[in-house]
Amino acid sequence: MGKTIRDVAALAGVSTATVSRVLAPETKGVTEETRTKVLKAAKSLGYRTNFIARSLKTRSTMTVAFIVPELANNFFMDVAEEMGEKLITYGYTMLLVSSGNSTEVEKKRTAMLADRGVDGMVVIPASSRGDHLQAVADRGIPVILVDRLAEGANLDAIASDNEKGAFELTRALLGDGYRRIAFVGGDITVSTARERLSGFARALAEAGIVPEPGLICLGGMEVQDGYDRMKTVLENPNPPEAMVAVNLMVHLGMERYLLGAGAQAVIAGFDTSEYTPFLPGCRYIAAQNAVEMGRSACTKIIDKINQKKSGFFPREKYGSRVTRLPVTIIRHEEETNGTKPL
Amino acid sequence: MGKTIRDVAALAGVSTATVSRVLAPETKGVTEETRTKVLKAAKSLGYRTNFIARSLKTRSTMTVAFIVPELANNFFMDVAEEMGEKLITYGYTMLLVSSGNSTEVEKKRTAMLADRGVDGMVVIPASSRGDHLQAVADRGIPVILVDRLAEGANLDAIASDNEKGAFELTRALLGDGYRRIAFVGGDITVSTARERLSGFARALAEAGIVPEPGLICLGGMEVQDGYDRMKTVLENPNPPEAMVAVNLMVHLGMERYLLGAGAQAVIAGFDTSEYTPFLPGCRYIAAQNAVEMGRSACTKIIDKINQKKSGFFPREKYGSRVTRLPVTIIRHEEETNGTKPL
DNA sequence: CTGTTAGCGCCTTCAA
DNA sequence: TTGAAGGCGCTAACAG
Repeated sequence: MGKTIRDVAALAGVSTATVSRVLAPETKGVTEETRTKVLKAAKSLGYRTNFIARSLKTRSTMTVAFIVPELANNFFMDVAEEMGEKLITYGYTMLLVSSGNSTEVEKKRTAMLADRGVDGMVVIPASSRGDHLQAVADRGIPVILVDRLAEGANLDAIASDNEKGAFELTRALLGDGYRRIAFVGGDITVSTARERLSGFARALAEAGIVPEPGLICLGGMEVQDGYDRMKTVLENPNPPEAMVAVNLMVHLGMERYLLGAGAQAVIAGFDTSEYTPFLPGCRYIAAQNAVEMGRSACTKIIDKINQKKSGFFPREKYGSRVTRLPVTIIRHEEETNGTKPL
Repeated sequence: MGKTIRDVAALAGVSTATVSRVLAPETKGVTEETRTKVLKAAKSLGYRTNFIARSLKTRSTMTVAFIVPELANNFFMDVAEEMGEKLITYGYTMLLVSSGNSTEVEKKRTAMLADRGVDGMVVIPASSRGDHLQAVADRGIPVILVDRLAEGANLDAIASDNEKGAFELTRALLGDGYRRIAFVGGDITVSTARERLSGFARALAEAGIVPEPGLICLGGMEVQDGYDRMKTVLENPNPPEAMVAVNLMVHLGMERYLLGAGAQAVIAGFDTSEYTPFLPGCRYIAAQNAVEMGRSACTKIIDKINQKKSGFFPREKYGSRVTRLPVTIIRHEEETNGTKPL
């Protein structure tokens, strides 16, 4: 079937070792003459190096897996696109895998990815449960968390400053004169939801406002959840003047409900996208920096992989470091007033 | 480091061959007794089979690559999510890779994926150029096209009935009384763009309308392109009464421009998403069936892989078959009138 | 600088 | 049913 290194060696009149040296990622210790000779032979045969065989020997597949809760999520995909691009520059290929928002699935996929020999894993956990991720790390595979944190795992992480984002969002609404503000959506098993709720509460506290229990409408992170929560909120005999949505999906669901009900609301939410300008209720957005997140996830995992390959093992026990990325608060009008066309 | 089959064999007191038999995807020719003995030994050692080694021997990695033009595209990701899910049920893992809308990148990535030994490839081509895909197929790797077709490649494909979709969309607008209809956006090197333009033209012709050259505003498939085209269209001294957008990205860009300009328009476009209900100009949508596309892409590539593995080679020369999936025309109101909440 | 020689971990005839 | 033995294609000492 495919040509092997032996075929090339035979044609070039050298040993397989020499061919291997020439074809290695960094050629060295080979005469320019034999180098070109080998290269010519390889080309004329249409030789392609077999990465499976190489991996078996080198114990490195030059791949990094990125596990996300779902694919149809613009924020995650923006992170992925950037990370994949950057990984390539290091010679790595990114494997993008979905956990379908299930920790069980996540456990299976990560284990299988480990079996397949990925050099490292970057994961956005489906929930805060992270023992299975620690298990992967215990197999000697570098793992880092992105966007969300997880418990039971002593892993480095990169996440937005969610607490501050929600705090600023809420403060902005307070600044506009709204006092009765609701917090809508949020799966309490997901760290971002907890952090955002916490920032929300802090802003209210700072303003001397005691949050009404009826205005904390937790539950879910998906479009359907936002839709359902919104319904509940509006059925409240004394509805809020404004609300903070836990994330873009919930925000979308809320707006969908409002659209169908012909109602209006003032909403502050997370994440921009091409279509947030069209959301009628959207007043403020806390924009996360997906590109920066992808970028730093890449460098961090590459670092870990390199230090593992070079046999350097820091005493893993002094805790995990989480890097916080700043978020930017945007007024909705700024997105659409023509001063910022696209 | 990791335990090997030898460790298990030693502990279980059998040969490596026996262990291999037990651990193979389908165990057979092994006593139930030795089977459990081996399994117990494997478990107690925390043995994990090394897929790299297995692949080198079996010449199968049990992976299928899915190459898409971009990740941040809901339609593509919906297809991906379904396909990935279904592939798992066959024991395959999907590798999702972006070509960044570049045929050059696509060429590199597909070649590299082939080197990495994927068992098959499903690709949404970045453009109509497909020789590099044929090259991959010529290496003996099953390749199929999805959503878009490509030239220079004799590959099976699965795509929506774009011509008919655009035809119906245009007819719907005509039915509403609009006569001067524009076609906006469309990279002519992309098959879907050509097919949709063709359906558009057919509908006009059938209505006895000669399309004005100024109303065919081709160019690009991205948000920015839609934005720019819309600007051009509105600067026309005699602007159209309605328009057909080549795809959702362009549609979005058009609406963004309208929003900034404070203008209105009647638009028919492709693809639904959670946010199409919020697009003010949106009148009709031709909805593609992403789930069905992912599903059939999966079965088709699995078929090809299986027939390759079983050594069955049909005379590849009798052309490629393209399967057309029907699209559904939806009136915008139906999405938001409350009868169809979510 | 180049060649020889062992495997990496697993599968798979071929015998027993 | 089980074991022995020989690779899959490549890399990495170790010699020369």
